[in-house]
Amino acid sequence: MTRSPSSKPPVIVWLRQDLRLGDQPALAAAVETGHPVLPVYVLDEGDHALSPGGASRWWLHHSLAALARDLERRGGTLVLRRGREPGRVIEALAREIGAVGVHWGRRYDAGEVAVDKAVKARLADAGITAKSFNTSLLFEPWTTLNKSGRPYQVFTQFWRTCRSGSEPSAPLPAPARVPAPAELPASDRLADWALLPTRPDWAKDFHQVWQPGEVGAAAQLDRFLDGALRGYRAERDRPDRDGTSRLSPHLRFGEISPRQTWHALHHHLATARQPPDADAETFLAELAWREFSYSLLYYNAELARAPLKPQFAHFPWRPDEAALRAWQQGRTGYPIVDAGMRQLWATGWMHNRVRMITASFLIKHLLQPWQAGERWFWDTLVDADPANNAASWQWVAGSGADAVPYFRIFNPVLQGRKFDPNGAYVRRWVPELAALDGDAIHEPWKSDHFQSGKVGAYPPPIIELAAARDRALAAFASLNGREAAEP
DNA sequence: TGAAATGTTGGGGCG
DNA sequence: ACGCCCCAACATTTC
Repeated sequence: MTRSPSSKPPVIVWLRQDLRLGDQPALAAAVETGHPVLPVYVLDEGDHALSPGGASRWWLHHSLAALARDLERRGGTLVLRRGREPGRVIEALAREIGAVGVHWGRRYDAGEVAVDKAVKARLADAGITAKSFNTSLLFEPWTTLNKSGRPYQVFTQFWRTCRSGSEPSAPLPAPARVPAPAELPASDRLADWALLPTRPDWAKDFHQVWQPGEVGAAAQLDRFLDGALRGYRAERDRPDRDGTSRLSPHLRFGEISPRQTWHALHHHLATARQPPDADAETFLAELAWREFSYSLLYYNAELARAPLKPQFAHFPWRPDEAALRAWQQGRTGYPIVDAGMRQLWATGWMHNRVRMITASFLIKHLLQPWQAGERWFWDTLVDADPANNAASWQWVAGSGADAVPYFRIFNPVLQGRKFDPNGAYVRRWVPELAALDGDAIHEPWKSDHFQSGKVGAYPPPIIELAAARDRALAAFASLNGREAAEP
């Protein structure tokens, strides 16, 4: 085996949302060619809706740092470039180094699909072969259509069809070596991208919770399979416990593939001589919701902006900057809501049950447009995903596919009692209320401590629940009949 | 992957 | 002993 740098022209692997070496078809195919391989990440400096939010930029920094280290161990080098049009940057780089080909993992937002298509065409004109791969999904959107050839609007039907097809193929191993070209092109320094917050450093505690990168992702998957998987179906709804997989940011950045996750789960069950049970099925369904969201994104270019149900264009929202800010800052006076919003700010993540409660509260009790919540989550979640985030907000609003019925309004007091029965979750994130116990913690305004000011500066409820519920029902009822009336 | 309003039932207190 | 009423507890309907 020769280890001397090859003088053959290189293949560029353009990494975007698949920052890993294992089960990376674009990379594996590049190594397979026998040419040197140049992995490249291009920071998108364009000003558009999919620019990563603050929390995602924190994650991206550490994920890229980890990827660069992992590549170096295999003889490879990650090249960093930036520009307002990443596709153009790749084209220029390909010409600069005389690349024979460019590989990338496919994306599914309509704008991104168009960009990739144009890049492929221009590269072809320049005599460079561009190849795209599925690096992110179990089932690509065009493979799961109903009998009339249209995308599913109902999750259970979508999922049934996915499962009736062939199983996802086995994940690819990481290449033992990623042979670098003899001459490396110039690269930006990651630190110069200023992806990390400085003043104030709101991400200072993120490292206590997260280990971005492929190694951290694999470790988290193992921890989940050995731990929270058992009992997942019930425990995943308990924000006071560690009952979820916490894989979402790793999947978001492609540090682990859904295919690796799928197969690791089945391998785990087989090793334990255990048939897939309700816990495993529930977890697989969560992976499937991600697939469903990507299908919705692919077929609905405006998923993050416009309601899928057109009558929602007439919804009587009551935009209110003060209400939105109180929600963002975790100062609504409803403990489970405020705990969630503060967990989000402190860790870049929020428990899924609490995401539903906080989103329902913003949309239904405060009548703020769901897009405002979508944007806040986009900026603050380390797992902010173009498909999941948009689809989930529309799901809660009732304007999306397979959405909740308009009358399903979470009562934050009852949800708190049911899913945080001892108040441990609230106590952790809303320390002002730590002195209150059990049931009282979810209705602090009724407590003597509250009346006497012992709970510090915790605010009174921003809105009265019963009145807000009636107002929401009236607002949603005003849409009835709209659909038929649409031209 | 709701909650509230309304309806039904049955045990027990009490005259 | 009997019927009336109250009201949990549970079920059903409605939003």
